[in-house]
Amino acid sequence: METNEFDLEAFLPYLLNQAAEVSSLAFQQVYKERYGMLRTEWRVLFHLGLYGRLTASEIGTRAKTHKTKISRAVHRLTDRRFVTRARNDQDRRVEHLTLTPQGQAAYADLREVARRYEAALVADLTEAQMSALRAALVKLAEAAPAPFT
Amino acid sequence: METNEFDLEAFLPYLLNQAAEVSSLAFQQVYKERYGMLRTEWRVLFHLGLYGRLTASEIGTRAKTHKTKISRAVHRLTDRRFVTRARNDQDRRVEHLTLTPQGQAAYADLREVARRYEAALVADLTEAQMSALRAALVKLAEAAPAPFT
DNA sequence: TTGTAATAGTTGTTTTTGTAACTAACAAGC
DNA sequence: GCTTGTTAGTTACAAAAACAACTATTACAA
Repeated sequence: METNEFDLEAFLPYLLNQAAEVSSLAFQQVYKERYGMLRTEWRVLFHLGLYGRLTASEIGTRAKTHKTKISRAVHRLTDRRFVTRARNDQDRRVEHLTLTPQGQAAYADLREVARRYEAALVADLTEAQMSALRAALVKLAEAAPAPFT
Repeated sequence: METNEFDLEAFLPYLLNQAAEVSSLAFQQVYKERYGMLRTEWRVLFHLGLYGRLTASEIGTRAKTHKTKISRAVHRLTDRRFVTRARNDQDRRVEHLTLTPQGQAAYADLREVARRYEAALVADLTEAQMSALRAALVKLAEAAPAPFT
């Protein structure tokens, strides 16, 4: 069956998805079990932890995530007192989001877990492989998806 | 806010997910619009195209996909006459799946699209970067997720 | 000032997924 | 033979995601 066909098992989007799924799994379990968070909630949390104060749409832009996903994540995070919202008086459409002390604590905790997790993940990659990998991923993530026919 | 904290924007699972999503998008559109397929259906199709005849669980193992997802994808593919099922007489629990001529045609078409798509995707990566990337992804995808505390 | 468009965010509905429980067929030990 | 366990695959129900339509507010131009 396999002549010298194009090798779909090495197809980049496929490999990327596999690697992404496998390498997210164990960490996902941590924020799920420890704080009952979903992926988007963790992303909102870490963006707020990193940047301090953002609006929902700023997070959406940075994390390339749709606004409805962000909206619902923020809802759950405020319900659980990880995040507080504050209306902007200059522009009352806008809400500024910040972490509560509890949110800060969760962020600090998960950041450390992430640090250790990543170290374990890349344990059998060389330094050179790692930096090549990162560079390539950044490039791929930023490239506008090629138009097609 | 950012001292010399661990940089979560460069967190490997995050980068992998972003790269995977962005780099799947345009191709996804092709199999969706052209054949009404979802991602798992496309994966089943390409595994059958590549290996000729497989059972649902063989595909599940190779593609690291849960059997319910495979089951539903196979259903839709048979409904649309891309795939046929045949019971194994030695073990009647098992069903062998193969592509219909229509499935073969879709496979051949999409494989060519994939080939060109990937070429466009990696256009600004060097050969060395590409092979390093592939190697790293394979390693990550195969590594059992590290246990955690 | 008022009408049109744009932006921030939410809500409702439909698809898809995840999880668990299920049926059917086989295997192996007693 | 029968019980117990395992494997292949399906189905049912709950959780999450995608998509579209919506409110509220602001911008801006006729």
